[in-house]
Amino acid sequence: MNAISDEIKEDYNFISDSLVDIYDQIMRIEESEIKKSRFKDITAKELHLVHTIGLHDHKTTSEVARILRLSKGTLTANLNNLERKGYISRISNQRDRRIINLALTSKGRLLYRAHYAFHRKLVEQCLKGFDGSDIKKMKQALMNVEDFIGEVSGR
Amino acid sequence: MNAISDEIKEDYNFISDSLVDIYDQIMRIEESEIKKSRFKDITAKELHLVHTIGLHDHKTTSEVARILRLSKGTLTANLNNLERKGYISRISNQRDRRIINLALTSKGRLLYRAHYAFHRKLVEQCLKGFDGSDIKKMKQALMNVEDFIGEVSGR
DNA sequence: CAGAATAGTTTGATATTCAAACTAATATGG
DNA sequence: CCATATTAGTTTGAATATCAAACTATTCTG
Repeated sequence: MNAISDEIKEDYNFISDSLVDIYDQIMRIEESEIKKSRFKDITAKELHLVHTIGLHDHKTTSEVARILRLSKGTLTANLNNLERKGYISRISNQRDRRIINLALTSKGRLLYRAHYAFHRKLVEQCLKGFDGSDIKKMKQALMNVEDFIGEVSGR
Repeated sequence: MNAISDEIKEDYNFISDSLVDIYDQIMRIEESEIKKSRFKDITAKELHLVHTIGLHDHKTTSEVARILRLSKGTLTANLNNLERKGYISRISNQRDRRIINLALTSKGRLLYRAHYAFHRKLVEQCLKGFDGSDIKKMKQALMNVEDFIGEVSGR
């Protein structure tokens, strides 16, 4: 193995180590930042659930459970909490009365946007000083990861 | 706002959205991949703990609790589980007998390496087709994120 | 229309987490 | 050297989260 591939190997190790640790810290910071705001009663998991419910999708309970890989019972419990705290509302579906569609309340939408703004700030910091072609590379890297995830988890 | 910065804005949105979703999927895949191997009794959280304990560091219980931001009681419970399953061992410190140093058993080290190999595969897939300067950019982006995390969490 | 299938909730058991009390050992300072 | 404070880790009890299975209500299907 020559000097160049040794260097690449080291870079790979650096990137791999870095990734392993960063995510957990980001989750923690998301939660602590959100607790500094007016949304003190929200955990990282709930933030994630609010993000999944989304601004305007009106997804069903089952859809959200599938996306987050939670059992239906667990999701019901989580939704009860978020509803009690005033972040979401359940909308019963008139065309199929078995179905409950989920929506964010105005408070929930504020939380969603605050969370999104945090992520945008993170991305902006991450790509500070990058030009257009650098950013394309980053996109490519993320799409590669998505492909990898798709392959491993059987699409 | 002109066309170029609109495009950058879109790229930022893409990257931001992508990041929000990818991590959770990676955690899930890590766990499901590890469950396909001989290490069927390991959860993603335990994988994370094994990674933190590390191959040769012999960290103390308190150090690990601080790194993972777990209470000491929670960590004791987690360590009991991993010890029972044969992945870690507690080494009582002769110089200060209050201290317990943590080590992976040989089974634990095998798990560590399997997990690390998965991450390396992920990074290799992610950087497929990238040259040396692209990889430098990726490192820079990750260091920027680490800086951001440092700033927000007060170093 | 009867039975199968689906959406969501409830239930009961198990697991996770935390903070506080506790035990044992070491450090401190008078 | 001793009394006290501090530190490391465990135990305990309460709160919370999670799951699978049973259940209810509704819709689909043959």
